[in-house]
Amino acid sequence: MMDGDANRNFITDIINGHNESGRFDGRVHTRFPPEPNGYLHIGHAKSICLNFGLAAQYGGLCNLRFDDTNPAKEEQEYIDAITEDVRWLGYDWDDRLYFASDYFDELYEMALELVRIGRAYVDELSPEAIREYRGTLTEAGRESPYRNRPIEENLALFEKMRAGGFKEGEAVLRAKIDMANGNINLRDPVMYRILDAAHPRTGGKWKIYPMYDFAHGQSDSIEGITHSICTLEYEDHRPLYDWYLDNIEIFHPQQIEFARLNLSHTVLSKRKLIRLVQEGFVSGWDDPRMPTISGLRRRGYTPEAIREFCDDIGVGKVKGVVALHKLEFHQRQHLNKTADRVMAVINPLKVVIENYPDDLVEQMEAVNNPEDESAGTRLTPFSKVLYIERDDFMEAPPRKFYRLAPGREVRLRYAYFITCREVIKDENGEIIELRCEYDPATRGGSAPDGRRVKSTLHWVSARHAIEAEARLYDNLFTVENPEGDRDHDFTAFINPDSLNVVNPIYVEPHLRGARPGQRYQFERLAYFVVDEDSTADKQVFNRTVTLRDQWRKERKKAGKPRRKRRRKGAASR
RNA sequence: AGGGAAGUAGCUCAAUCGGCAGAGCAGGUGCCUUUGGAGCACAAGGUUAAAGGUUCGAGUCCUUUCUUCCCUGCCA
Repeated sequence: MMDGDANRNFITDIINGHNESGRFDGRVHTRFPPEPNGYLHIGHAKSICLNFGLAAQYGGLCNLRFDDTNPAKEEQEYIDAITEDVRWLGYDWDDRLYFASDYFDELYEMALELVRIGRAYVDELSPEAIREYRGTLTEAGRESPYRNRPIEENLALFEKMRAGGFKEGEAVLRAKIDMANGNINLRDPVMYRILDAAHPRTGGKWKIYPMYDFAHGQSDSIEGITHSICTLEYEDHRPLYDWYLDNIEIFHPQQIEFARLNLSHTVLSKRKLIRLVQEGFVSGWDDPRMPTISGLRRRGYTPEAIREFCDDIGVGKVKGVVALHKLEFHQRQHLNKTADRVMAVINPLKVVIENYPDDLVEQMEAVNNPEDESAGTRLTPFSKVLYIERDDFMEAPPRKFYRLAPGREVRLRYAYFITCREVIKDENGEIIELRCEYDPATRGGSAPDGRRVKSTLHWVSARHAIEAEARLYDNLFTVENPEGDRDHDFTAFINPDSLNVVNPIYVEPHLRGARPGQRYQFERLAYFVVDEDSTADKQVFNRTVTLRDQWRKERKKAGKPRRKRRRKGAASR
């Protein structure tokens, strides 16, 4: 992953160019600049990995800076959550935690300087009038009648703004650039506006607050940022970013724009995520179905997998949609190497081993993680009455169904070969129990005579199993692009089966005492994480991601989709 | 009187100075297996948005066209 060319992209090309020309003396210093007005999501992870990754790649630094210039929207709660999320993703900013609000004094001085040199003025046009004067995409704007007042008057008025002499909306400070410019950001952009709101950090000290454009570049400059990486929608802002820095005459970082992440089967805009929470489609920002960092964390996703994903999707200027499959792929890849295996039955079918002694209990040795020898082994109890997965038995098996069927022999993992002798049904014809026969010579799972079986089933001992709750999560949306339909709101595509609670499921006793956050593979089913809702009496397991399921594909190919009835509460998918 | 940007395999990205268009994922086929997982092998997938030009040679340079996206907050 770290070998030379792997991390090459258009941004490293730019950085390499700077290093050759000596523009930043070989320095690389980036920053991740969230606004504390919401929770971080997987799209932010891309930016975090990019900024911190680039710094690491070049032996540079990356700051965490909160862009807190709009107290009307920002809260301490978000600052805390964002800080936690970035740290959880595995990144460290040492002592370089900054806030744009740290620079309010300096920013004010810079604004004053622009007023003094005649490049900024106080405008008393109403917000509506300013909009009207700005012109349109195809027509030039007109100059404000206040545009050419004397410098001394602007100085006095700006002071009056600072001192609270104006109400919200009565006056703004504007840069004097070009009302006819094709780039609307250059038509005398607002630098400062009056906001009557308490700031989480500066309290009531300020009545005026800098706009993003006036704060961001200068904050970058103050921190010595060399490469200010942002998303594509800021391309039109770069000329303004440059204008402020050039006219204030301070250190000039390079703004670089990349395409933000779009993920299939989900939404990533803050506005839409808020609606999912507020309208009750999910339980909160950390609902395991949410694409937020906190949601992914609770779902069982690992920082390593998210970082690998970000590394894999790369960075460019082309807007595209990344398949959710890709995130899942990386998650399986990481959990496959690290998660302990355990046996759990989600949709139980009772199996009685007729020729097994009634009271005998044998402890079977099971491998915790075949990918990691150091994970060791455990003992798991075997007895006469077991549960297997209902899906692992078919009375009339189709071709390529290798699992248990009448008269067929299969292996119970780490235990014995068993053969199904009898199928017991209730009055409705529903299968309620299987009577089987085991071969004592096959203890541990292999036959001395060398005979083989085509499949291996997971199981739990009915007497010893712990009852737990499973929350089976699936995509929140049923379509790739929930926002792509003109006639329907994105909420119309919410997957009604995105959460399927199964209670109880049966897990092997080894799981007793597993703590929230611990991850396991339920063999042949999926990866699960212990949820924070777990109690001493009942553990809750969130399904992170299923295992790939070849049999499901076979079924699909055979054109025999499973019936709705059987799906309910079923283990697969 | 509009400005800015992007088009390479289904998806995400490569392709050095202009020199045989590649990889990962997905999908396909097969092998193997005490997870039908993991793993392995193989095949397939392309008029590089289009047209024209320069050149021995163009994804790359030039011209034109087409398509898509962003921009008219006192949000970021």
